[in-house]
Amino acid sequence: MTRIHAKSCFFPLPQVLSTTSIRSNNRDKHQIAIRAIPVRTGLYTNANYDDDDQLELHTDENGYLTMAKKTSAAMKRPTMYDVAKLAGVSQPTVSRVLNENDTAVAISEETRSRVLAAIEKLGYRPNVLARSLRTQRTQTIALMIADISNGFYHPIARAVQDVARQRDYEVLISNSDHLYENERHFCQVVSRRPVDGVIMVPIHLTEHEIEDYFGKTQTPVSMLGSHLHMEGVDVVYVDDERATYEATRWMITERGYRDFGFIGVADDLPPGPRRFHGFRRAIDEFGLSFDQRFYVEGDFKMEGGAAAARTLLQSGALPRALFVCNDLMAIGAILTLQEAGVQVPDQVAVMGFDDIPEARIIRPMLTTIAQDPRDIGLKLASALFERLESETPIPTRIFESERRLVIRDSA
Amino acid sequence: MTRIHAKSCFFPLPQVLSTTSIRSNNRDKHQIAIRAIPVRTGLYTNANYDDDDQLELHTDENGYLTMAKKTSAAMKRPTMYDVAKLAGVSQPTVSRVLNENDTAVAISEETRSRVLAAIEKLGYRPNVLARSLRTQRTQTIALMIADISNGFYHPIARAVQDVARQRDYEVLISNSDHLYENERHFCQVVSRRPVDGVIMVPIHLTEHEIEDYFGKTQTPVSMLGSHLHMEGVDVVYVDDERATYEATRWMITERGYRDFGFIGVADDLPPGPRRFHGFRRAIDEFGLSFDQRFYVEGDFKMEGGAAAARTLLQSGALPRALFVCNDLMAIGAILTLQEAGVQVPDQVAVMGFDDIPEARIIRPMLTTIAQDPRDIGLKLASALFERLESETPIPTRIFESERRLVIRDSA
DNA sequence: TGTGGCTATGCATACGAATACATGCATTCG
DNA sequence: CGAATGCATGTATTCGTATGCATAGCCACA
Repeated sequence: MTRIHAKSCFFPLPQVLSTTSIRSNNRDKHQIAIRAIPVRTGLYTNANYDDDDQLELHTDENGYLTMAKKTSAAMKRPTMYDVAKLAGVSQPTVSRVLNENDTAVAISEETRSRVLAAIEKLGYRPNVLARSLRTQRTQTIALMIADISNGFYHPIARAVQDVARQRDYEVLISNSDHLYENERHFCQVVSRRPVDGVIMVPIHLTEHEIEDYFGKTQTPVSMLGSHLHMEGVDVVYVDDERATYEATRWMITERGYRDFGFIGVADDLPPGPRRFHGFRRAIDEFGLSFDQRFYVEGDFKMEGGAAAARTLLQSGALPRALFVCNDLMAIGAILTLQEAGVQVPDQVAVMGFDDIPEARIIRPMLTTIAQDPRDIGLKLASALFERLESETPIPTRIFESERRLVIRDSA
Repeated sequence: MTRIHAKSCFFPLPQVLSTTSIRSNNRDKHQIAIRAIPVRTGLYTNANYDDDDQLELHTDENGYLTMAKKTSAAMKRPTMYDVAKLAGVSQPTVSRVLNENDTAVAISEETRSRVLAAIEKLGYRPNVLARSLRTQRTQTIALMIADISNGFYHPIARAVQDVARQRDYEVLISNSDHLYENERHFCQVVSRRPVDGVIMVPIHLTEHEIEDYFGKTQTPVSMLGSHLHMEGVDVVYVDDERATYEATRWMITERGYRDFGFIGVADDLPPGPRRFHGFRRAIDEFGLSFDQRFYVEGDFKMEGGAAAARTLLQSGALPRALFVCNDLMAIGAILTLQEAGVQVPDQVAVMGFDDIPEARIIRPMLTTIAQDPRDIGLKLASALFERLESETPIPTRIFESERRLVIRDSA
């Protein structure tokens, strides 16, 4: 979309031609159309013409161009300036009407109503970009979750949105799919596109990287996960080490299982090792032995759980009880075991972690450790907004969100 | 955060004091601190001072203030101007180095490398707000889905993000939860915060409203749903009327069911009535009667399906086969029926619509009509980007996405 | 040696809104 | 009745970037 100033289209008066416009081989029709008409030196119209504009050309009695008006202007969004013109006031006055909180500046009732009428008539909407550029605030927070397909994160997203909307903030949701590359991409995007705050579930990101991306710009951050501790970053965590410990204990003491397997995840997915540690602690405490063959890794997804179960099946032997470090994998594992004719929980008991909606769909219903994702989301968002709204620096805070064992039928 | 220009803090020379600053009862320490030092008329520093800035004040031999320097400046993000200063070039030159595509403007290798080094050293990142304000493009598209908890939408979101990332666009995801209010809110947000394009799954929005929000600004839009037809708006649809028709036919001819129930949704949720229509067409075509008692409404969610099933159970009689207009409700219904001791499919057969992942978790596995949400997402995004990138207007296009009957165990 | 062209860069401005500062007028106060 | 004050508004500037236009230096050509 070439833009041409009317003045640069003038032909017979070289002094108003820029070198650029002489040299350009820009030969579009409007330039030619305007060229046919002489223009007085100094005539300058503020308008820009796009390639597909229809121009209406006015000339004076001597044949000089006096006005070139767009007849087919692609309707541009009205600005405060348009509103101001229509209301017969200045642009800042419009701004003041809109931002009543402007330090005690009064606007007369009459002006206010005229401005509001003009806004209404033009359908004016403030341009958030311009406002943000000026105020250095975007009224936007960014949320990065680890897996949009995992029902665990939905209530978190909802809760964050609820809190944000209440404060008139928008939420930019992003989904990392547990991939380091996506996490980094998120940080990059967010550090270029200023947001006022960040909530995230970092899996692979290191403290150093997070500091790198957000420390410099002082962007408030709150995160889910107990593996990171950073100055000035609020953390919400669930004590999953203890949760798996207690759940494993329960399986041992209440259900009498002694022969365990574990479906975990790679070491670079922090909650996995932590949960395994709690599991292992209980096993060791009871002096049970743990057969390394029964430790298999998945990827937090249903298919990963299914693959892990296939691995176990192929190994020939099965543990009596299987602790799976999240529900999605637990479900994948159960379905695979059942397909292979293995009875759950009679032959293999399965314990999950999260309590996502699907845990109540599968038969047998999944015994699992329930987290409270809505609570997590609310805590994350509240902490962030406290930071956003606080005048004074707030010391790092750590919030624990509760979890509890939900006993159903699978273990 | 009060900002004070150094010049307005001058005390002994009234002529440089603004009326505002004389009158204001702003008595913060920095104003006072600077006031103690005389300033020559005309001295003006470009810097703004925040309340918590530490100032380093320099005076000349006569005791006049010559310089006020921030010592504790909260590190601001560097701008092109900072880069330019460091590299010893002008700001536009930096801009040109960054945007190599700038119409054939050449930059010498030496300058380029100096600029790049400065960028590296300062950790400069372009400010997307400023860029967008200038270019009128945001490199962002907005996506509104109807229910983040419904697995049907996840592949759509992923596909849209995949396409967008490939073109270096960001995606703003929003979730309407099927609520009209949220849909309108989305439109308002998006029409204030300019995005380059919009993809949405409008449920309640009317063509008139959509035209109102996006028509004026010429924002390219593509939508999922066959109930809307708008000039210049691409639509992807699944022929769900026909899909339910065929599936119902199949239940009649292949399974021999004659006595049907239907769990639908309120008339203002368009896909519902459409699906009911296809269902009804098959029923009528085979001359079967349809007992109105067996038509119950839900809300597209699992709990809605459960509630609908409870209504049916309470009514005393049950149909032999139940067509549920989406999987989430179908699953809710099956679980409720099973809880009540009803055998699925032996007493009541259940057919769903969508084929979400949960359809394979529930037992019996859900017989359903599979849509291809990834395909839908790809089509939506491709259509949008074609429009975004096209120089010339593109006529309205309508894409059909395939669906197919997936026969499992529930019907 | 002047003219024109090219290369590499600088200068000025615009995007839309918020805000520091200025001002005209009416009011108040001594 | 003049000076200070407050109200309602206008003017100028700013945010960070992209870009239209200008220009300095060089080279080629006549």
